[in-house]
Amino acid sequence: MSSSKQDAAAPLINAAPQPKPDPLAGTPCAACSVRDLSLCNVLREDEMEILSQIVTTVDVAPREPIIDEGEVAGSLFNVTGGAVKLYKLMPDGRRQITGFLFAGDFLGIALNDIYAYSAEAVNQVKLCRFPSTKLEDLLSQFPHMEKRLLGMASNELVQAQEHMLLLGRKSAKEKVCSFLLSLSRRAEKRGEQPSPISVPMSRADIGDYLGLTTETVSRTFTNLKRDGFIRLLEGGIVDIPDMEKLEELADGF
Amino acid sequence: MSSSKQDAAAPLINAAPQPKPDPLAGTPCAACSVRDLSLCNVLREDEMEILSQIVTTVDVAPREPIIDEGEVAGSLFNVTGGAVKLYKLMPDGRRQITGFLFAGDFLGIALNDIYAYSAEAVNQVKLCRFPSTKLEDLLSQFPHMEKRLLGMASNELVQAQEHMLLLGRKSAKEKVCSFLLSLSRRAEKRGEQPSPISVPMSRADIGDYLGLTTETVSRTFTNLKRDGFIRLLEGGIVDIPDMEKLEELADGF
DNA sequence: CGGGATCTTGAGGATGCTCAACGCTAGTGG
DNA sequence: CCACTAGCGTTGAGCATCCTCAAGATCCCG
Repeated sequence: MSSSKQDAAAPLINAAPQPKPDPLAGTPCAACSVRDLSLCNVLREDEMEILSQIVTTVDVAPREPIIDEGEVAGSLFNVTGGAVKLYKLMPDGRRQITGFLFAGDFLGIALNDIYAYSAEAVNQVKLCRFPSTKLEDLLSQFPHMEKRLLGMASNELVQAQEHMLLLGRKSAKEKVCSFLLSLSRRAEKRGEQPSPISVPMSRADIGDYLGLTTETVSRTFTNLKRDGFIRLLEGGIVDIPDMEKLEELADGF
Repeated sequence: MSSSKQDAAAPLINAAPQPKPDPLAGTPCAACSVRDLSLCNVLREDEMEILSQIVTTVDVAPREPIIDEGEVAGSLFNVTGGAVKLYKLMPDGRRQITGFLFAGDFLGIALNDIYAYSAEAVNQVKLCRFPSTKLEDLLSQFPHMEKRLLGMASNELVQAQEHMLLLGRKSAKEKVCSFLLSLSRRAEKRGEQPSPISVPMSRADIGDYLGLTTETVSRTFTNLKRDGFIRLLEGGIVDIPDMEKLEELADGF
């Protein structure tokens, strides 16, 4: 039997699971699986209701653009599924991927209302989209949401600094190990297992993230596999038998 | 007549430059030269007065530490003079400088109340210091200050991404040219000239910022000088005869 | 089953690093 | 007043890491 509205003659056995009508019913937020990871986790239910009024969900196919550097920043997004890559391009086509986003991550920080980077779907991606003008109104209403946003930005900044250390000072092997570790740790934060992890992005993407070529990434994976530090399974799944060993390799021991 | 309360017998000659007693008098904010660059520029005068109650000024000698990675984050700082370097260390001593700060820049973003990086004075530095607990109280009172902080964090994030592109994808020559350009642009924002710029940091610091060795930095400077793209003057002053040419070099043309 | 994209592997080479020496400047103490 | 030293910058020679170019293997989707 369903929990839908029923006439008074309904058998008592149905009475128990009958809370007040969910104000989020019909909005995408009702079934949101990453609410506790994202911007929204500081909101009370009545605040969620207001937020849910302005949100729309978007599906993006692999390799499709989400935002483009230089574009007017009209939207902010929360990733609710799939993987997104952020990148900057040089005039001659050289590319630096500045980050990968997964479920719960936030997207769309802009400067002077212009996006400072581009974003593209790695695999099938689900986003929830906030029009930036309307979200700003909300931020003024909910100061704790603004604090939350500042916290998320600070977190991104710390990650960025960690990545600069990687780009400027680590060897290819250390870079790849650090990359796998960060994927593992983030998967764990999302409630997944730390060890057989999904690596949905291509070797070329990994290279552009780590400041390496695809060939070097491929060779490094091969070496790590040969030495028993990782196992490459079907479908871009990587198994890490000894996490501590990988941590050592990531720091050059 | 001035708007200040004065008794009628006061000599007229004194009337003109006599505003109401400056509430900031005696506080370091009164003479602050970077107020329009910094966090405070969104505050009204009465709000400044409250802020000035919690601020203290600090002088730091060259090479002295300001904050240490891993330390409990008790303070936030605004740089009002001199240059500061932010850096992260690896266990074996490899260092990545993640940014240089100048007058007007903000320092002290932390994660879970732990500093995620270290900061050290490059030359003689002047800071104004806010105890973080007290500043947080203020942020709750002044939402526009919180917005301003978010804007500054966003700005840092954009700079960080630009630097990742540099570290991951640029050649030594492109890196050094980009570095000089960014110093020039930031000097201009501070109201200084864009061309003969002060470069107060050592070759080693520049190397750790650009992901190069001191030798490579030195060689690259020598080459740029030989080819007439820069001139090295006394006291770490660098002259850029042709800014557009340097911009081209920074992007690899 | 075919064909394009991705991944892997190899050979050779260039960029930037390591190690080393030397010059310059400033601070120190005899 | 000047030798001495420490720190910084510069220059050189040789080398390692990673890149480039190229070809073959594998995968995936139509």
